[in-house]
Amino acid sequence: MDPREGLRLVLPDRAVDRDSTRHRRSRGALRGGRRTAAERPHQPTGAQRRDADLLRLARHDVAARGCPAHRYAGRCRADHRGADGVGVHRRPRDAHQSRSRRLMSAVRVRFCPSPTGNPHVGLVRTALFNWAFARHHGGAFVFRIEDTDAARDSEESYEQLLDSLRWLGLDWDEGPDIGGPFAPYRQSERREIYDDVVRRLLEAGEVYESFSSAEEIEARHRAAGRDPKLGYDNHDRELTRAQTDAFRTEGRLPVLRLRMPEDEWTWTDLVRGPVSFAAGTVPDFVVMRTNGEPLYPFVNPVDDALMGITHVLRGEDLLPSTPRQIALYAALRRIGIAAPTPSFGHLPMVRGDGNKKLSKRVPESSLSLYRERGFLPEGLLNYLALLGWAIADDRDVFSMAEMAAAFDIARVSSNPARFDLAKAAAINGSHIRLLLLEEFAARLTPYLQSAGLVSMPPTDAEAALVAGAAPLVAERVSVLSEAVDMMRFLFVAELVVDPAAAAKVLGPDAEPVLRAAVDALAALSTWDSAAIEGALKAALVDGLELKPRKAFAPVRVAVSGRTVSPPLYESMELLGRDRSMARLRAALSPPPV
RNA sequence: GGCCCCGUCGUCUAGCGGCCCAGGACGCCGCCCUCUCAAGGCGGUAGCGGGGGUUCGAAUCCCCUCGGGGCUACCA
Repeated sequence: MDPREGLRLVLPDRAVDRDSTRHRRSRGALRGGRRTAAERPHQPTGAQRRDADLLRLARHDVAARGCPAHRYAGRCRADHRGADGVGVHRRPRDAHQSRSRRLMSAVRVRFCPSPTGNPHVGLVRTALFNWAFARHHGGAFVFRIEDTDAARDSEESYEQLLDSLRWLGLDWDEGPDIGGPFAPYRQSERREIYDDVVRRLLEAGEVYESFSSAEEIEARHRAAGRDPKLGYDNHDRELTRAQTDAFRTEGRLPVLRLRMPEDEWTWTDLVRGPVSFAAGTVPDFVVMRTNGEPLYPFVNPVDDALMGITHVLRGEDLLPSTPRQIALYAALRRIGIAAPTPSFGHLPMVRGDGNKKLSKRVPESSLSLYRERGFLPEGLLNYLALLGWAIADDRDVFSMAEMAAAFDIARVSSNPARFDLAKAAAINGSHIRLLLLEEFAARLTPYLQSAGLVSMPPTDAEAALVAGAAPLVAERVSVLSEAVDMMRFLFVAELVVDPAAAAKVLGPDAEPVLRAAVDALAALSTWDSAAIEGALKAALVDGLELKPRKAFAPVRVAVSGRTVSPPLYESMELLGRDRSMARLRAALSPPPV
C-alpha cells in the first residue's frame, strides 16, 4: 500500500456545521425557567452529584421546558442533533433502548493527565469540560493515566491526581482505580499492547526505522539552503536494507516514525469550526524511542482508538498535533484495528498573570493552593467553567448538575482566558452563601482543625461554637480560610490582640469606654446578644454620648483581637460571659511588656 | 523563522446582519442598610485593535493589517 495515496484527508463531519447550528439556536431564546438560589441545592459528594445529574437528564423534558442547553423553547425534536453530533435532547425512554444501540451511540470522553507534579487549574478545567460533556450526553467519562515518561512520572503525583479529582467531585466511570472494560488504564501497564500495535504498523510499512540525528537533519537543511529549524525532513523513508544494516553495525539504533501522507489536513473542530493545516507541513513523527519506549503522540491516539473514545476535548496547545493523530487513526484502520476517528474540540488556554499560558511552575496555578485556601470544589469548578463557557447571558453562579444539563461544547469560546483570583473568590463566596449552615459548618471544621483551633473530633463545646458562629461568618467570607481567621478568637485560650488594631483603638481614650462596658455588662442577669446590645448601647451611646462606631470599636478589639469581626453582640454571646469579661478587663490593664 | 489558533469594558463573557449609541459578572466609585467588616439592594465607570470592502444596514460577513498566544523533542 502506498501511504502517500493522494486522498485529501477530511474527517467525516460528526459535527453539524457550526454556523447553521448557531443560526437555529438564535431563534427564540428561552428566558424563563431560571432557578433562584434557594432552589439550588449542593451535592456534597461526587456520587450524590452524579445522581442528581442523572436525575436531571431523565427529567429533561424538552417539550415542556425548552432546552436549557440551547435556550430555545418548544422547537426541539427528539432527534435534534447538537453541534457535537450527538442527540442532546434525550427523552427518558432512551434509557430503555437496547444495550447495543446505546453502546453504539454512546459518548465516550477521557481525561488523560500525566502524573508529573501538582495538578493545575488548567488541567482541572479540561477535566471539568470532559466530565460535563459526558454527563450531558449520558456518556462515559474515562480516566486514563499517561505515565509513559518514567523519568518524570511519580506515584505520588498519581495519587494526587486521583485525590484531586475525587475532591472536586468529578466522578469517572472507568479508570485505574476502578477498572473498566478497557483496562488497564495506566499506560505503563499497557506496554505489550503498544509493542504489538507498533509491530503491526512496521510490518505494514506504516511506520519505518529512522536513524537521523537532530544534527544530521539540520545539516541537510543547511546544505540545501533551507531553514535549519524546519524539523525532520522525512529523509529516512526509503532507506534500503543495506543502509539500515550499516547503521546497526555502527551501533546506531533507530527510532520508529509514522509515514505521514502529504495532504492538507482538515477537520471540523468542535469549538473552533473548520481547522486546516497546509499540505507538507507535518513531518513524520516519532512513535517509539530508540530504547523501545512508545511516545505520547502514539500511545494517546492508540488508547483513544482502543478505548472507543468518541470525542477528544483537550487544550489548544495540542491543536498542532491533531494532524498526526488523524494520520495515526487512518494507519490503524489500514492494519485492521477498528479506529473511528473521534471528533476533536480544542479548549482555549487558561492564562496566568502575564499573557502566557498557565504553567505548572507558577504557584497560583496549583490546585492544592485553592484547596488549602478554602475554595469549595463547586465554587472553583463554577469559576473554571466560566473560563470559556457561559450558562446564560445574565447568570454565572450555578451548580455542577446545572452545568451538566446545559453544557454544549459548541458554545465554548475559542478565546484564551485569564485566571482571575478575585473573581474566582467572589464566585466561591456565592457558593458558600448557598450552603446550608450545617453544611457550611461541616466543610469549615477540617480547616479549623488543621489550624489547631478545634480538636479532632470536635468536642461538643467546639461543635456548638462552630454551629453558632456559622451564620455570622458564612455571609462575610469568600473562602473558608478567611472564616478560620475570623473565628479564631472564639477558640483560643489566650487572645493575641492585633497590634495595629490595639494601637488604633485601645489607646488612653479607650479606658473610660472599656470601664463603662465592663460595669454595664457585669450587671447583666442574662447573657445574650439582646441584653448585651441593650447594656452596651445604654452605657456607651447614651451614657458616654459616643458615636456608635467610636463606642464599639474598643470593645470589639478587646474581645476579638481585631477591628474586623463577626457582629459584636453575637460574638460576645458565643464567647460567653466569663471569657468576654476577662478580655475586657485584660484590655483595661494591659500586662507590662 | 515555519505552521496553527485567537482579538467585545481592566478581567471573564453575551452577541451569530436590524432587537446593540452593545447586555451580565468580577473589579472600581457612589448611595442605602449598619456596632466593624462583609453580605444584600440601588446607581455609576468602562469595550467592539486598525484600515478597507459587501450591504439599505456590520460587533456580527469578506480581505488586508496590527497585536497576542500556542506548537515547532527520542516531554506530555
